[in-house]
Amino acid sequence: MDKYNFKEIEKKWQKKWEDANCFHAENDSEKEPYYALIEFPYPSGQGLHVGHPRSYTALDILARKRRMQGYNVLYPIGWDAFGLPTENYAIKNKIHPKIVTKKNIENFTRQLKMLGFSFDWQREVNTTDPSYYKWTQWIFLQLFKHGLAYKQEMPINWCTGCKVGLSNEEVVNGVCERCGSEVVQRRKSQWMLKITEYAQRLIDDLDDVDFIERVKTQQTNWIGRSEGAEVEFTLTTGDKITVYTTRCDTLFGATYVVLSPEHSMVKKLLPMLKNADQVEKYIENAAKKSEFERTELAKDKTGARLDGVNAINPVTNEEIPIFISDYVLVTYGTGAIMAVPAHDSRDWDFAKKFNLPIIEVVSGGKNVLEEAYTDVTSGTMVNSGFLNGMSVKEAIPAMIKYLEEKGIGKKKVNFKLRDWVFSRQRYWGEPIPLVYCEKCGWVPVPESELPLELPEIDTFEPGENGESPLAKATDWINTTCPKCGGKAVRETDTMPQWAGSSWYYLRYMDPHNNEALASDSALKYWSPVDWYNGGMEHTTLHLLYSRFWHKFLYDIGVVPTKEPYQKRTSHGMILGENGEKMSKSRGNVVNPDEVVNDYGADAVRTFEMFIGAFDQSTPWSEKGLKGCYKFLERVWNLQEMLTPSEELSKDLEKAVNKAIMKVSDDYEKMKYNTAIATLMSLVNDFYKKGEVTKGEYRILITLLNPVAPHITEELWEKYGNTPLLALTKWPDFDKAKTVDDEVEIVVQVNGKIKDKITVPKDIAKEELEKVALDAEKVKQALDGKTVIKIITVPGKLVNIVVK
RNA sequence: GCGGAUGUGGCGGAAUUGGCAGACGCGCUAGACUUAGGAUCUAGUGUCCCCGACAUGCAGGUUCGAUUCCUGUCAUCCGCACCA
Repeated sequence: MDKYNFKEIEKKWQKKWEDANCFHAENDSEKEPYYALIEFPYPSGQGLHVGHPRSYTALDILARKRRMQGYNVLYPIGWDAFGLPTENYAIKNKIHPKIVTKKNIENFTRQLKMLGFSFDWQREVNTTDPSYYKWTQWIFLQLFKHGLAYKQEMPINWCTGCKVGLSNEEVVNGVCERCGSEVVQRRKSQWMLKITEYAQRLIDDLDDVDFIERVKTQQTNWIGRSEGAEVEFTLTTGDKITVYTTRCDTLFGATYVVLSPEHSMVKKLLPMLKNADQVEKYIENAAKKSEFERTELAKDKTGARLDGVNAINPVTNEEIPIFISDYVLVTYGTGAIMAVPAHDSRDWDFAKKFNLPIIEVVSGGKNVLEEAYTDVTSGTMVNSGFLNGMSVKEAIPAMIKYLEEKGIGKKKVNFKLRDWVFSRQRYWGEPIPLVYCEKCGWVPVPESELPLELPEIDTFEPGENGESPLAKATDWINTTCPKCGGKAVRETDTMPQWAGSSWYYLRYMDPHNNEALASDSALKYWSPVDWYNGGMEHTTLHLLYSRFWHKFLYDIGVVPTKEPYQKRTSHGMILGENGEKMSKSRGNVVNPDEVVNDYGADAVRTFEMFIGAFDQSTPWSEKGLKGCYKFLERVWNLQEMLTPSEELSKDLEKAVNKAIMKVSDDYEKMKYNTAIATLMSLVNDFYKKGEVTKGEYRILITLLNPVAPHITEELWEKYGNTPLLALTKWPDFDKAKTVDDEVEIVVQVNGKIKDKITVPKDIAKEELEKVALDAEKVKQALDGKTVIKIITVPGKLVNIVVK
C-alpha cells in the first residue's frame, strides 16, 4: 500500500472534478433546487485568511451532502471587490485599482481552488465588472425613481491635515490614521437611501424566516422601534421646541430640557443668550467628537445652559432651564429631550452634576435623590395631577390623550434605524448614475446608457475640498441633460461597497444575463436562498441592507419573494494561537498556503470543522491540525485491515448505523465537531477490532466525503462501486439497528450516584425499580433510612429519595 | 454608553434540550516496535485527605436532581451606521 500522499491526490481530484464539471448547477433542471450561499470575500492584498475556509467548508459540506441527496445544488462564489484598502493601495503605489483587484482575485481564486470547494465557477461574479455594476446602478435608479434616494447634509470626518474626508476606520482616537492631524466633523451634501421606510417590515418579516435567534434580536434592536410621544414645549421667547419621549407619563417630573448641540433652535437663540460665548465654545468642542465617542464618553456628562431663556413645562406651567449637551443626539427623535432626572439614569447623572431639581413622580423605588427609579412594571404615579394613583401603564395613554386634546403633543413611533448614507467621495466604487441640470435638477442617466463606467483618471486621491476623485475627470463630468438637452454635470460621488453586496445572490442565479439582473424563470426557480452563512459582524449592516433592497425589488415586481434568505447562520472567528485576533501587527497570522502545503487541504478542512463549536470563536492550533492529519492518515491506513465482505459485520453494524444517523444529523445542525468526533470513534472501533469490511469502509468514506473530499474520492476509486463519490447516494441507516438491546441505568440516592445497572431496554418501571433497590451499593446507602419516593426516568435513571 | 454573545481539566471542546460532567482531539505518563524518532501501535490521564469527597467564572435561589432554569455579580469577546 502507498503512503497517504495528499499533494498528489488533491491535485488529481481537483482536476477530475473540473473536467467532469460536476459542481455546475443547471437552471433548467428537473431536480429540486438547493441554494447554499456564503458571503463572497473582499479580495484583499493579504490573501485568504484561515477564517474564510471555516464558513466555506461548512456550507461546502452541506452542498456536497445535498448533491448526494439528489438536489440540484447552487453553491456559487464571487468577489466583493470595490473598497477602500484596494483604493489606498492603488494611491500609494500609483497603480490602477482595477489591476490591483485583478491580481488579488487571481490569488484568491488559486487559494480557494486549492482547498477543493465545490463552487460553481461558471457563475463567478465580480462587483467591479461593468456588466455587474450595470445592474447595481439600475437598482439605484429604481430606488431614485421611487423616491427612496434623496440628498441631505450629513457630517463627514474631515482630516484637517490631508484636507480629505475619512472613513470612520481611518480615524483613530480622533486623529487621522495617516498623518496624525486632528479630525473634525464637517457637513456635506450626501445621497441617502430611505431604509427607514422599511423599518417596520424589516422587523415584522423576521417572523417568516429561519435566522438564528441572536441575529433576529440584534436586527430588531438595531432597528430599535420605540413607542412614545412628541411633546411641545413653549419657550419664554415664544419659540416652540418639540421633544420625543418614551415616558410621557413622567412629564410632571420634567425639570429641564436638553437640546443636542446641533439643534436648529440653538442657533436661533444664540444672540439672546447671556453666555453665548460659552455655548458657542461647547458646540465647537462637540463638533469635533464623533457620535460614537460622545455616547461612549457620556459617563461624565458635560453641557452648557442656555442662559437667558427658559422653557415652560406644559403641565406644571413652571419655567425650567434649557441645556445643550452631547448626550442628546441630533439624529434620534427630534434632537431634543425633556429631562426627568428622577426616572432616567442619564438625566439623573446630568442633574447631579449641574445641581438641578429631582422630582419624584413615580413612587415605589428607592429615594430618587440616591438613584433614578426607571422600572415601568411597578410603581404608582405621584406629584402628577390628574395621573396620581395610576400605574405607569395606565398613565402613558392618559397623558397622550391629554396632550392630543390640548394640541401640544401626540403619540409617535420612533426607530433608532437611520437612513443609509449612500455617497462616498472615492474612486473605487460604482458611479452614481445621475446628472445635475440647472433647469431640471437631478436627472437619472437613461437605463439604455448603463453601465455608466468609471472614467480613466491618473491619480485616485480624493479632491482638495472633500470631493470625489471623479471630480478631476472633467471630460466625463460635463455632459448634457437627458431631459432637456442642456448643459449638465454628472454626480461625482460613488456608491458604498455595500451596494454591490446587497443583491449579488440574485446575480448568481443568472450571472450572464444582459437583459435583466436575472431572468424571471431563474429567480423563480432558485429563490429564496435556502441557507446563508456569514459573520455575526454583518448582522446590522450588510444583512439588513440586502433585506431592504430585496424588499424594494419585491415591491416593484422584480423578485418573487419577500425575503432574500430563508435561513441564516453564523460562524465564529478563528483567532491566533495566543487567543487574540489574527493580525499582522500581532504576528499571529496563519497562512493558508503554508498549512495546506504542509498538511493538505483535507486536513485543513477537517481541522477547521473540528476546531470547536461552529458558532463560537476559537484559537488556531497547529497541534490540533496535526491531529486531524493523523486521523486522515488512520483512515488511509485502514486499507491494510480491509476484508472483502460487502456487508456490515455483526459486532459493528450498530456503531455504523449510529454513525450514519449522528453524522447526517450533525451536518444539518452545523455540529461539525461532534460529527467528526463520531467518525474518529468509528475509526477507533475498526482499529480495536483489527479489521474492517469493504461495506463498512465505504460508509465511513462516504460520511467523511463532504469534509475531506479528496482522500475519500481516492479511496472510493479503489474500493467503491460508482465512478465518482461526489455523485454517489448519501447512505441511509436502519433505525432498528441504532438502538441497543440493553441500557445502562444510573441509580441515585438523594440525587447522588451510587451505582449503575445494566437492564433490557424495554424493562417495566416496577421491575427496574426493584432491580435498582437490589443493587449492592444502593443497599448500603439505604441502610437505616426510610424511602420517601422513587423517581424513575425510563432508559436513564432511578433516583431514590430517602430520609 | 447602547445592542449581541461567551465563561466547563494543562489546552480546544462534548453533554439526545433538567437526568452518568469531561465524548473526540491535543498535550502529558508508561510500555511495545525501532540503529534512530518530533513516526506508528497499546494502556493510562479532572482534583484531593482516592472503598470516599469535591468539581462547569463568582454569590445566592428553584428542584428528588442544575453545565442546563431564575436573581445578582465579575471577566472576556463582537458590533455601533464611511472597514469588509
